Amino acid sequence: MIVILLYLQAKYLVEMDNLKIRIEVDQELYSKNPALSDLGKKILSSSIELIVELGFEKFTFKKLGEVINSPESSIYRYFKNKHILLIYLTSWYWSWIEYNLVFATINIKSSKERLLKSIDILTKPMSECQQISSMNVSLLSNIIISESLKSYHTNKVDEENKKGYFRAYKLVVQRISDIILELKPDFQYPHMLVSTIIEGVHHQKYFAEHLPSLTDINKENNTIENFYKEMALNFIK
Amino acid sequence: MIVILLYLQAKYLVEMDNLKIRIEVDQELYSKNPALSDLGKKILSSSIELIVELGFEKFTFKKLGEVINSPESSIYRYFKNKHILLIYLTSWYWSWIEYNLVFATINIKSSKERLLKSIDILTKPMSECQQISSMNVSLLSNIIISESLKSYHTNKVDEENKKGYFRAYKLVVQRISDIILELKPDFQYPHMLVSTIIEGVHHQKYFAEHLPSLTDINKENNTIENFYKEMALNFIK
DNA sequence: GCGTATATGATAGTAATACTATTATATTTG
DNA sequence: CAAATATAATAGTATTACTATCATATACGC
Repeated sequence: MIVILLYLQAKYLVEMDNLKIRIEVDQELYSKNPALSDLGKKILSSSIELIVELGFEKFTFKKLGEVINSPESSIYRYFKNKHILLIYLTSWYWSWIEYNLVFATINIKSSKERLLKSIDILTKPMSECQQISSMNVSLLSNIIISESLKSYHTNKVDEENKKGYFRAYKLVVQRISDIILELKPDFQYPHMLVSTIIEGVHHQKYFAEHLPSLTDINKENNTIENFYKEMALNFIK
Repeated sequence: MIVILLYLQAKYLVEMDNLKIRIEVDQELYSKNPALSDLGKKILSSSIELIVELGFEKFTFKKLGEVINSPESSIYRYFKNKHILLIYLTSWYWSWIEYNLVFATINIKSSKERLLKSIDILTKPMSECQQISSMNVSLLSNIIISESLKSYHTNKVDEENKKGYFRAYKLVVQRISDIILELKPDFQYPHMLVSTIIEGVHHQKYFAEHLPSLTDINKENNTIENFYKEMALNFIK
């Protein structure tokens, strides 16, 4: 969900292109809103760093507590467990992407151009220095690439899906699907194409770094953007 | 790796279309070859069932031991830990798929037809009753869809990749990439296209069952096969 | 048939994980 | 200034992911 708050209490807001915005995450995803306290923000920013450093399996609330100098019990007051924290982080990320999609495409008339712009946003690396309310977006995007699959590949998917935990991701897929349908109203597979592209982008980035024989980027002038742009346009055409 | 053993000791072999075959898994992936003992086979078949039932996170060697009435220490003699067991299972699966690819395409002259046949094999569900040397292939394919990502999304990927743990998967990707290159020798992204299709197939099957708003199958006459066949042909053409 | 190797069973133990609970102290707010 | 709230400090529990040891059963070579 994207919430644009104008002239609200300054401390909860972020200056960005002169627009004051806050990314709001579904209440179900925290026991206590981490965006509203210093400790909460420290939990968010340090958990991102620590998950990147250790990988999600080796990451624990105990270790996080040591990093931020707080007992693990304090972290449990914000998040029921590390799995919910991961869903919180991915949810935040997808809302952030949705915000970027909306603002990057708002003045583009051609739906083809809007689709291409959307693929840009899905593929382009986040700038290193983007830090939106205690979230290091560049590091967070590494987590999305390496770990976000684990947020919904569990035996609780169905239950958690009912509670709306994956809404932010779905909204992004829906938004881009709508652009595709504008471009070609009788296209049969808009959601499949979009989710194939999104997951594909993550896989290809991961493969490029860890299993290069499964991809072709790094060869010649191949890029992930071009691959998925060509793929989408050839398919829809 | 596909090893075809003719007239070898009958107990290690499987009758299939009058061909005696055994799927061989890389030695690095077990401490003791589970294909060569009753206990080993029981470990394999019951672990498949238990992982499907519990999900990989909740699956433990202790629980498996209770199911097969053996102490966990006996299971540890075959597999260093459950993560290695998962890699063993996925490796076995990909070698099995490679075998199917080879035999299904061997007499097809047209490379386009061979590509389509390959996509068939990647997308078609395994028949319920296929049981190759203690492996229930249909159940195993559920594990591939839901859990196989976890075999290489860990902080040990690079190390394990060096040891060749993911070779079976890479061979499948390579084999289909070669077909694509026959079809269009200057195609820039054969590996990317194949790995996008393979991972995409798994995601779409998973979404269809758990997160249907991310896909379009179940609507009209949409099928995963047709989606990826159209996608591939439109892209390559 | 006998001794030896090998496979499995039975049992115990350990450090880490994923929590839950309780009490104390500091800070904010009304 | 009192009351509510947030955090710290500490302890405790069941489960997990192993490792180790010793006993027993079976198979195999001579």
